[in-house]
Amino acid sequence: MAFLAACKLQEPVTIADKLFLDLRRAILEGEIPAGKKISEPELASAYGVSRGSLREAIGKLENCNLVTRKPNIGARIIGFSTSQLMEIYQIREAMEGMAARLAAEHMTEEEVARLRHILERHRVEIEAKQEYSQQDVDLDFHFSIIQGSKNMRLIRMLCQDLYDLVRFYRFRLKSGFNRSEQAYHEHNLIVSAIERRDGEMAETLMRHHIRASRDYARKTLESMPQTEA
Amino acid sequence: MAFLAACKLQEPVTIADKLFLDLRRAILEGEIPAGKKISEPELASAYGVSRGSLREAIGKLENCNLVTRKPNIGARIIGFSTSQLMEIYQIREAMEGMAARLAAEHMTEEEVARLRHILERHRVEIEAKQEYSQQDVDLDFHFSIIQGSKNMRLIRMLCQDLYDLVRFYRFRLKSGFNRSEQAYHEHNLIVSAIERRDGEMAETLMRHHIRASRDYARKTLESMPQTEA
DNA sequence: AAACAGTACATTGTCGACAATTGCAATCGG
DNA sequence: CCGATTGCAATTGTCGACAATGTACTGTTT
Repeated sequence: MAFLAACKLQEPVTIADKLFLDLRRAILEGEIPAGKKISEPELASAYGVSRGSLREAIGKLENCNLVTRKPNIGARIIGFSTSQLMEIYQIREAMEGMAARLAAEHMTEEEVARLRHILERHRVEIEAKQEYSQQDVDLDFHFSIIQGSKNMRLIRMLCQDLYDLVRFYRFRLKSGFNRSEQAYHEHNLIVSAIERRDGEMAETLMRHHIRASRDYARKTLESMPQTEA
Repeated sequence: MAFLAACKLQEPVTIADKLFLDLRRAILEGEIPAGKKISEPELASAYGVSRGSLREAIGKLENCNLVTRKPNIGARIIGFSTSQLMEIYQIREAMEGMAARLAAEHMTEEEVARLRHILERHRVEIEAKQEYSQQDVDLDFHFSIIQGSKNMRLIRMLCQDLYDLVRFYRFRLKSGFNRSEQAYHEHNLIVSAIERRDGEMAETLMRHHIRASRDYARKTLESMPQTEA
């Protein structure tokens, strides 16, 4: 997944950083269940590090919005709720819409070509019905456009803060969403707009795309109500 | 300033939290100059706390985007540059536009009335030519709309992460921006749209307003080029 | 004189121990 | 039998000391 490599630019040099990446992966991939309370002594001994380093790592996880802390009480992994997911979609609609507009203005020709290539990969894997890879390709697609905006702060806010949450939810709802053909079609329109350097259209199409994803997710979640808080 | 009170809901109970708020205020109000490197032993003894607590506070400052850290090298206060400011305006355009749309849909009648009252305060202080209060009122205005969106994550991202930066820049460029009358007019249109519950129009107007502020800031900064990195 | 190497200093990262606060449980009183 | 209160255990917050890394200075070499 080329997705993650470019996100965190610096490789972890300090113990707390390595621990942070380990824990983040563990949370995103569900090894640590959602909503679980973090016991500092327990985790510290489990990973063989000091409590101080662990606390520093937890602080970084808090920035990624993957854990919440209350003073004198402790830290716990975030839970997932439908309303939270809808909130995230709304924010993505606004920010990725802007990202698409900026990408249409600022992407280099080579970057646009790479984007078109990602889309091609998407089509191939739809025909082969590779469901997991489709999700990775989807992330790569959105990630490439975000990077194409060239707005460093927008990139950081989306890739570091928000997309960890997206992956968190996506993992726990995986294979429930079978909207790939429709998504591919919408992606195709977006890339075309970017190729024409039509920022206004790219933003409109991206917002439409994310809103459609949100509506689909809401309908899917309502039809299978085994969501625990 | 009612602005800050509602932002950080919990009062600081732990030492690191108090230290964090102290340092944040010191940075935002320019007591600590922009770009300055933070010496952990120095600051720790200056505030009479341990280095551990200070490091925790610095971690929180990093989340607010007010300091940047490099491993084994240290932390420094962020610098300010025109391009960074333009990036922030772009993000605000997207997110606050969405906030205005949601506010038009979700604000209670009482909240709308309060918003109209803030606008009235704005008008009074323009006529009295109270320049500082105008900036506070402006923050209150935008903050109220953001809160009116009822999207908790959007509120957190804007009020905690982005608006610290806004205040950081605003303090250092204060009284250079004399756009109050125009801003008041635009604010007025936005409130009217919200009162009519016209989300689409509220978003359009808010985006226009922020874009106009950005253009004005850019022009002002270009005409007085004493911006040090 | 400029550049490199080595050493000494300062700063950051890491750790284990102590203090303060919270949550639970058992006991006491109604 | 139920509720409140007090005491205990566990967890978090805080601190000072040690180790590792980066930095500046000096002395030597080309």
